Amino acid sequence: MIESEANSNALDVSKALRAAGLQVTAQRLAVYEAVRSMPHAIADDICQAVRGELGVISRQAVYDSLNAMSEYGIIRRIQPAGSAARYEDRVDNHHHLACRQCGEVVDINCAVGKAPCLVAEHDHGYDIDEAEVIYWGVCPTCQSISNRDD
Amino acid sequence: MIESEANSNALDVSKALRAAGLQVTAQRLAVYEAVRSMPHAIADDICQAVRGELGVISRQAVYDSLNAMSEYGIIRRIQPAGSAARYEDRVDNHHHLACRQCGEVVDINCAVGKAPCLVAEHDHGYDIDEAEVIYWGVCPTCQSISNRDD
DNA sequence: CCCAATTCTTTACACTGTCAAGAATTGGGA
DNA sequence: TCCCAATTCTTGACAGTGTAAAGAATTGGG
Repeated sequence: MIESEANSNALDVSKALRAAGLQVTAQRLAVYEAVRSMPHAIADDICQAVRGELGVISRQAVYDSLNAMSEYGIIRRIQPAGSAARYEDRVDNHHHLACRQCGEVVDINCAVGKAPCLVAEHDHGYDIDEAEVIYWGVCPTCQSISNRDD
Repeated sequence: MIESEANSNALDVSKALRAAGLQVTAQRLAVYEAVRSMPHAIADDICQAVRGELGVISRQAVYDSLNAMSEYGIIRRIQPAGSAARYEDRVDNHHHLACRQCGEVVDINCAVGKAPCLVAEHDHGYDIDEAEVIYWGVCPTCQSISNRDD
């Protein structure tokens, strides 16, 4: 890992945390680093990764960090059906493509331009703030495995 | 409840079950009826409702029924972030609108016509078969509660 | 450097859902 | 109608994900 890169990133996160009124802790920085290095990972994977980095961290601290940072938009939580919550450092407007077979998730830009799906046909009086879109399909790898089985 | 209506519906479900190669059981019919009468309910609610109807049913039978019927498109499962799976009898193409505060889910038609969101900008080699869209916001009831708190 | 507020650790627990084994039911065929 | 194999249901155990609560440790402003 390039030391300066990790540092500069850690600096940004520190700022973001402070801006959100959150304290800067080694646990939170490490959790953020883990999310950044393995986007779409689930909490358990992140816990493992952080333990490799810090030695020890409680499961609860990982959840607290993920929740706090999600709440303030420092990271983003996505929750595909049939999977535990996944986390990513990319917080701009984009959607996801999930494999029905292996569960892999990749980022995908919005289908029809900037944010068209935010305009629902009929809002039922709701105050809508987000359109979450998940495309479901089969990834190339799983396709080739299926073909091999034929 | 209008007896004939329930019967005719039960008949349809029986046909659908048989067409799917599934056996027709009192449990499955009751589970379907529960889903039909309370769309977007979670498994536990359905379990309660069916117990009110049949007297007893195991939790496992409810899950088996829901899974089997979902798999064959007799009902549809949706899984909003932060909630257990929800089930509905409406199986045509439509999306959902969920309240961030109370979790209520309502049906909503696709924003831009027939099924535009199915066309992802870049498919990453995936074989895409569905675009799942969930709009997130605050329902009218929760809006008024928030206003009352001010 | 100190202290209050926040965060982390530890432990317990709730909820959602699945697995496995044996009992009961369904439904096609004699 | 009865029988039997396949399917489904019941029961009990269990795994994974996430939260609650209480006390210890850390953070950061004064």
